[in-house]
Amino acid sequence: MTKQEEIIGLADTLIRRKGYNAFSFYEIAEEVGIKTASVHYHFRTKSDLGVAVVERHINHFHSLIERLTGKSPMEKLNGFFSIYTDIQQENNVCLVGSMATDYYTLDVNVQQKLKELSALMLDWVGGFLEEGRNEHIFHFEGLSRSKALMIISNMLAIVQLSRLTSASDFEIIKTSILNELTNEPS
Amino acid sequence: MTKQEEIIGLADTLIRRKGYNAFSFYEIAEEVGIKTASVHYHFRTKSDLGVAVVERHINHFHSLIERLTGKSPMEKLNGFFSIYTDIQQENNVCLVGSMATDYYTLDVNVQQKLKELSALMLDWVGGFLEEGRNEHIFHFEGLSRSKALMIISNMLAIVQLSRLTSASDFEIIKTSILNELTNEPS
DNA sequence: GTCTATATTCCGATAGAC
DNA sequence: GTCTATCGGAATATAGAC
Repeated sequence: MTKQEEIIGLADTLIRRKGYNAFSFYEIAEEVGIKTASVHYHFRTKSDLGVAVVERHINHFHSLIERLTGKSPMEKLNGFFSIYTDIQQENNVCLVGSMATDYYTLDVNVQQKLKELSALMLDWVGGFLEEGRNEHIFHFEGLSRSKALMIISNMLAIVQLSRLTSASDFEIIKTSILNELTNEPS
Repeated sequence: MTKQEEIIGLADTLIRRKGYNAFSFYEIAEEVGIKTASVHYHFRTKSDLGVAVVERHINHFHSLIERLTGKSPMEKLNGFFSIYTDIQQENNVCLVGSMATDYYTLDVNVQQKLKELSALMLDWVGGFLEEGRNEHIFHFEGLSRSKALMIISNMLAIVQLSRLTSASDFEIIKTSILNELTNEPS
């Protein structure tokens, strides 16, 4: 792992733990074992680092999509769930949710990348939901994009909300989504 | 309206627009037409102001609950929706969502109040969902608290997510929730 | 690539006069 | 209640030596 990648990874975690405006170059520098000026060598501005963090998520998402291509809709759903299970176990929140909250304080380049990421998520989730419905594995009414919005919203929010209620609420949401999606209309 | 209330209202809007760590006493002072030192007279610390903002939401919520006591579950649901419709029209996010993101940077007093607010919301929404199910107006499986978690999650997240996608996605979510809740299992 | 040193700006907070 | 003045600290960012 290059030092650039290490910095991006640390920034990513900090943004999802404390929020974009609460993390500093100093925290990253300490963890990496260099000085803040050296962090600026790798990323000239905080916005540049922010863009890199979002791009990292876009790349990871593309990898996940590729890895699950050809798999069943249920496997894709579980792959999607696993993203948020990891987040929840660290008691962090989702990057999109964290940055959406700080949206109007972000540089336009970061805003743009963030829109790319959310569109990518929505397309992929909507896609495998539609697949699943065609194969009679999933059952839901309306547009697959609308159902994707519902499920993504549930995941995005529960990692935030469960900080205030209970970690176990995450499992409750996951199970509810799965039940509603797979229960045949009797 | 007292000056205290004005300051609380401005802080509230700023937290939901830019996030807790991105708003400053200076912005509030400018808007009120006083100096930052004077803001500190009304609220000794930023945490004190944060607590007051959350308490304001708790009070508003109690008012809403009281105003809708005795009304139908559908009217209560619409009352709940109206909170988020107002938020969405300002392109802001929900206080709980905003502060949950910044949770680990908050003073413990703010954290505590925030937990109160989320518990209050969950209890009330779960309550009228259960009412509606008993009256055969709403249809859903499982615990009413779980369904409340689902619906609150949808609302909390869509005001964040729609900043990145489209404002119209808010209506899509609202309609989807209503359809799922009122459609009889055929 | 990393360092020291520094420039700038901003923020929360307090003291004390009015 | 509000002001001026100020403290102390933290943050982003840059210049220039090594």
